[in-house]
Amino acid sequence: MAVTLADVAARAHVSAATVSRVLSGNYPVAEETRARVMRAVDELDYVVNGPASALAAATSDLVGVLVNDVADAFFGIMASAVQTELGASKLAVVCNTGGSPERELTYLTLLLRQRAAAVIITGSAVEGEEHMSAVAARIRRLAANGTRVVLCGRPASAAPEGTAVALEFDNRGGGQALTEHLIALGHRRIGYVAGPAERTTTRHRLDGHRAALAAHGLDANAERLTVHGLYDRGSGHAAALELLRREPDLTAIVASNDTVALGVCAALREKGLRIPDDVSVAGFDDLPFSADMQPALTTVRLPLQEAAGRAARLALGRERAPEGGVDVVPFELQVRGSTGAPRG
Amino acid sequence: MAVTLADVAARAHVSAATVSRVLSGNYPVAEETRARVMRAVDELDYVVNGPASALAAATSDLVGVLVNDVADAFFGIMASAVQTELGASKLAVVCNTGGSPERELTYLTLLLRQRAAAVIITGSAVEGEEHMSAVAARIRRLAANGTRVVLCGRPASAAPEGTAVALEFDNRGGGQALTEHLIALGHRRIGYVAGPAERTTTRHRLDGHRAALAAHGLDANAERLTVHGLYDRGSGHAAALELLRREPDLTAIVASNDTVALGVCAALREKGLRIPDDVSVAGFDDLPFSADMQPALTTVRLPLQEAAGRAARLALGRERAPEGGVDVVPFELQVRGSTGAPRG
DNA sequence: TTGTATGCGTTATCAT
DNA sequence: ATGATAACGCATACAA
Repeated sequence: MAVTLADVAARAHVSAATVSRVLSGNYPVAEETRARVMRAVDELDYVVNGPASALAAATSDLVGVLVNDVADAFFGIMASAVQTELGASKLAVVCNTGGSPERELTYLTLLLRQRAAAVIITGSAVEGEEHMSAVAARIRRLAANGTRVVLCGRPASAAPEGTAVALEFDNRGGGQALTEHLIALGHRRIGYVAGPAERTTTRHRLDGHRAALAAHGLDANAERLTVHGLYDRGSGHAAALELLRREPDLTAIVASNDTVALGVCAALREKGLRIPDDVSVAGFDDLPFSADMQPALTTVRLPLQEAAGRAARLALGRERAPEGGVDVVPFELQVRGSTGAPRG
Repeated sequence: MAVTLADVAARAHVSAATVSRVLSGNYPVAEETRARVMRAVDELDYVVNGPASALAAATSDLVGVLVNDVADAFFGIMASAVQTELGASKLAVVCNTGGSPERELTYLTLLLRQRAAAVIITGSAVEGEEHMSAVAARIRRLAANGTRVVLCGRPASAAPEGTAVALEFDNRGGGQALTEHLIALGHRRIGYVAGPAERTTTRHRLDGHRAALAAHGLDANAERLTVHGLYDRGSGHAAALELLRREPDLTAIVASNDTVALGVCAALREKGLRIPDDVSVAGFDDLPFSADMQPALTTVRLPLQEAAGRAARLALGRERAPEGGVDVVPFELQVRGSTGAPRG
């Protein structure tokens, strides 16, 4: 990498400062001069030195995006939306944390080191005093450093007051609506496949489920009819079998998300049970594949793409933050073929 | 961002150079001194300035990953594998190109500007003289700059000789094996839903299909039984309808990838056709959802995760490049329920 | 509108 | 083993 600002300046017979001004475009430069500079840039095929520029300006054009795993559609869709919104002005640094607070800290530090322009943290938080405060401390540090921090799908409480903007998902509301739907269909023995115990998303969705049950006096067996597992297909499969063991007369199973529901459906089919004739199944998120399942999956739609796109705009400062720095993204119940009235 | 190397140095009563040596760890430092420095680093909660470091050392710890779209499982899986392999030593900059050469160029330039340590380009290339040479030129520039370039799923011919390492997918072989499988089952009227016409992946898969047909003297109607479209569900849906219109007696449809196959299946079901009783369907890639389809999809498995992981290791220089800089990743035919003997 | 000069925080070279 | 000190390439305050 040889050609620098100085080379371009020499070729255009101007000072390096002028070239810098032309390229950043945020300073008046005579049209004729600008043209000469641009020509020199073209002729030399000059490309700015990002690190040097970042050092001098004390800001970079990197935006960190923390996700559990980009290969998971839930996060992949958000990462994609962020990337699209950033366009060619900023680069998205995608970090797979696997949901681990330690790795979140590691990446947050790495992004701090890069002087990232912004950081978007997606997905639920792990509920643990030490973890939460450690992550909060890093967020405070980032914010103090001028890095915009946006939470997408994580409670605002995960960041110190005033250090971040949060777009929360209404997991509780969605969970409640879903179970209300099943109860309205006539279901009374409803199994629940929850996610990992210590995560906010898990708790909120479960809370909503329980609230619906309680509202109809159906919460007596709630504990027994709840099985925890990971947010993946395998866990859904195993949990469904466990639920059927505990309660063979189950008429419905609510999964903590669509991927888990996929495993639940597979397990039911293996057991020779028909959906929804024998057992109704519901998921959460409304990922693309859910509508293509046979039968199509009843679920709670979260506008992941829209929310992430907005998170990106907030991160870029292109959109004003909501009142109080928090906004709740609405959900939408998607009733499809996987749920129906219980047999009998 | 206040605390710098100098601050740490002052606190540890050493020079900045020593602190730098301790932190990079690639230079002998007295144990006692190292301890003192580390303590100062801890006490001040010092974090290196990435841009400054990159400027001075002329290298960054950024690795660019070009994908069509991270939200697409095919690419999401690869991006995830790369990210995982990079660990905490490097950051993955994920760029959605949408398959557009222009955007590839844009991102390549951005990565050049960042002095990225490496760039991994995934997915097929657009076959067009201007585009190809423009991208090749950027790759040459990156390579000349010390950036390692690795192609994953793109022909080695997309980069100038010696500038990149390539892990190619055996799209032709896979396509051929798939159609051979259908022919062996007894199918004679096989429709093909191809991807966008000008892409290498599209052409290679189609070539394989045609080769199998030709080997059995079935290529007379090949042209008429081929419909091109995008690599998405909607295109598969539309293409299936079009194929049925052209040839109502079709007994099998091969889709250019699993996502397209999903659309094909949906269209067939809407037409009241059973899979595989009335029409067999096959896909390509073996994405996670394929095994969960009803019936499960016969497809060609590509080891996306493994290939991408290896691409990352090559990008980091942790693995030796294959002979000639090119290696072909093997495929594996996955025969499942969506294909069977034709009716009658 | 343009040029000059200085600083940004590290790394690496050269002494010691 | 450690310390000065000169790059690294750009941005910006200040001058002109």
